Amino acid sequence: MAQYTFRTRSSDCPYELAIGLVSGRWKPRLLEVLKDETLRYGDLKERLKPVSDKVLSAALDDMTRNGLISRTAFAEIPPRVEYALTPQGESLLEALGPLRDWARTENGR
Amino acid sequence: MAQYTFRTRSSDCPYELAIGLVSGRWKPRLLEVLKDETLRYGDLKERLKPVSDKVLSAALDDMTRNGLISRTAFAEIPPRVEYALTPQGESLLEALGPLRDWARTENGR
DNA sequence: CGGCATCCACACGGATACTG
DNA sequence: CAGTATCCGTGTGGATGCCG
Repeated sequence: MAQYTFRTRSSDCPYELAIGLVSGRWKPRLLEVLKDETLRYGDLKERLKPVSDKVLSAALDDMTRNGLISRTAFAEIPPRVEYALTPQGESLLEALGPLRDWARTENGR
Repeated sequence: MAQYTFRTRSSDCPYELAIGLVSGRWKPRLLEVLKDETLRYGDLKERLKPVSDKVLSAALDDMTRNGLISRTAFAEIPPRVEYALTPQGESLLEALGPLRDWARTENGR
């Protein structure tokens, strides 16, 4: 567990702190695809393809520990695990909106 | 020059792209301290202390190449170089506002 | 199905020393 | 003053293989 921590010491700078939470190749996308849907591990892997298991599970782990994502495991066979945004994850995604818009207008996409 | 590039491929995801521009130990702070002031290299180093020359100049280099910061060198002795936010840097800082606020309220600082 | 273990490459931050 | 050159430690993404 806890393989990855923040690169930044997420010191006393709020910018750094928030950016640290979504710094990573797949984290912003994870927030996005989970916006309106609860998804299973396999679904996530499918939508973020090509992502490796290690990196995906590490990102999910980080974000779950950081309270952005909820993880629900069902004791069934075959196993089923569902991921969803927490309220904090949702509000973070919203706070990311202006940044996305900035990128779109400034970089023409 | 150009020692560092983005970790992320800043692919086609606007979030990744914008986040990549400010991912780095000192980049958010650089935007912040340059918000209302034009500052010299030594001033920046002083305000971001403790930052090493290599890392600071690399960050300045990145952000200058990315059009967030302007660099003006004066042909004097001793040398003088001034850094300031470009309009794009200013608008990016504004777009970062909600993220900073989110961090403050969610993480209680 | 939903991971974790292992190994690898390299991007990044930092300390120190030096220069135009 | 404003950097560059060098070396180093570690964080992070990725490929592959295995397991409950």
